[in-house]
Amino acid sequence: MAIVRKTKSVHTLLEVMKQAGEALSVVDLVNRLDQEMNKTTVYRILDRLEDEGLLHSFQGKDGLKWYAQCQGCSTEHHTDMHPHFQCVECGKTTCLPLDVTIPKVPNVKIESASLLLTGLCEECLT
Amino acid sequence: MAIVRKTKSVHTLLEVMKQAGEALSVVDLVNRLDQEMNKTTVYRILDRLEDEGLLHSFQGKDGLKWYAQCQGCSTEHHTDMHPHFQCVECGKTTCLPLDVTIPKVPNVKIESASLLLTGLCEECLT
DNA sequence: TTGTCAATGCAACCTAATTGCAATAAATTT
DNA sequence: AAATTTATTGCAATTAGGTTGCATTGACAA
Repeated sequence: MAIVRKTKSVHTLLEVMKQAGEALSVVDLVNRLDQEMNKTTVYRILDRLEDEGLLHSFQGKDGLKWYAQCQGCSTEHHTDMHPHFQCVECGKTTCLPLDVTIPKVPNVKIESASLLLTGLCEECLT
Repeated sequence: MAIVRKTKSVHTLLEVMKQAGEALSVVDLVNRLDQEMNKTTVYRILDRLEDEGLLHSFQGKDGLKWYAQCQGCSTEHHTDMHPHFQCVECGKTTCLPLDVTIPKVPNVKIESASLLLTGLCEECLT
């Protein structure tokens, strides 16, 4: 595998993810990092960090790609089996610290599962 | 609600879905129907048929929007709570006739859930 | 068969994402 | 420390999925 350098850009991007504390869409990230780096760079760093196992991605209901920081992921094993929740009102998207029960499907080999829950978050509910 | 006419185009599109017997991406549908109708029409008919409850849609792992025919759906209630399976090798995508256990999440109101399983289908496994 | 309104085609547009290539910066070697 | 290698970045251009405005067509009802 190619070497992945911890460049200044990588550090900046990870810092933004950490500050956010929740999942961010690529579009959001590109906007937030507009002053710091090119949009192409954002896409490429996200790719690399996912390969490395520092981030995981999933498709939002909006069709955008979302990224969140991994807890127990590695290059070999992505624990992206936890569900994500996306608020239809404010767009807030978070990882849910729950285990997904993957249904048994005959004759196929399941490699990954992604469960996206959508609805109203705590703030938008009131 | 607006009247939805069962036009020739609608009939053609539904026929293609039926022939396929599995989920189709919008891109695939647009290609298959290239001779019969405009791509805008495909998008609009899919929208309407989903409103009507004849089709349901979900996001593929590839970021594309996929459609499949509904079994027990209606305008009010979409039983899109069943999982979908997408083969990473050949792209074949199907509805799985299983119930998804939606995890309980405190303080939020879940409105929908989509579970996408990816892996190798029966043909690609061998 | 005529009038109304939904449905369609088409071109233009919007936006997410990717690519090619030159320039830069980080790591390695000498 | 200078030179060399190679990953990384910026930028412009491009691809691709999806949408919109508007004129035209087609389905249906009076």
